[in-house]
Amino acid sequence: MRDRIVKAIRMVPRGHVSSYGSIARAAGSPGAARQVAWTLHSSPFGLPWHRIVGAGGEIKLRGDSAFEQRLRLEAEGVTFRGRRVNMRLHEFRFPRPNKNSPRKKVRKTTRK
DNA sequence: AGACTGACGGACC
DNA sequence: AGGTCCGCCAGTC
Repeated sequence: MRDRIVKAIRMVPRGHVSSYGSIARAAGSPGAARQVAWTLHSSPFGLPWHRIVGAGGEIKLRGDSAFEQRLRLEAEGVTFRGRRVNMRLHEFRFPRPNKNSPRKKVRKTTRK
C-alpha cells in the first residue's frame, strides 16, 4: 500500500499541495490519513513530502520540520496565509477513480 | 492479544 | 481560533 500512497504523492505537481486525507483516498484507503503521514515519515524516498499538508492546508508538522516544509513550498511558488497554504490556489485534486467528483466525503456521521 | 502512538480528519463546543 | 472527542490504519512495545 505504501506504494500506492507514494504513487499518489508523486503525482502532486510542483507548486501544488495535497492533504493526507486526499492522498489516502487517492490511494484507495479513505480514512487512512494517519497511515499516509506515517508512511511519508518512514519513506525518505525522495518524495515531495513537503507538498503534503493537513486538511485545509494546515502544516501539521512539528517545529523545525514545519518551518522547512514551508520554505520548500514557498520555493515552489506556494503562497501561505498565516500558517496554512492557500489551498484555493494550490490544492491539487486527484482524479476520482469513480463518478463525478461531487465533494470529498459525503458528510456522514450525523454526530458521533 | 491489548494498549499506545502518530506529519490526520471532521464534527462539536 | 483553540480545545476535545471519536474514528481510521499500521507499527511498536
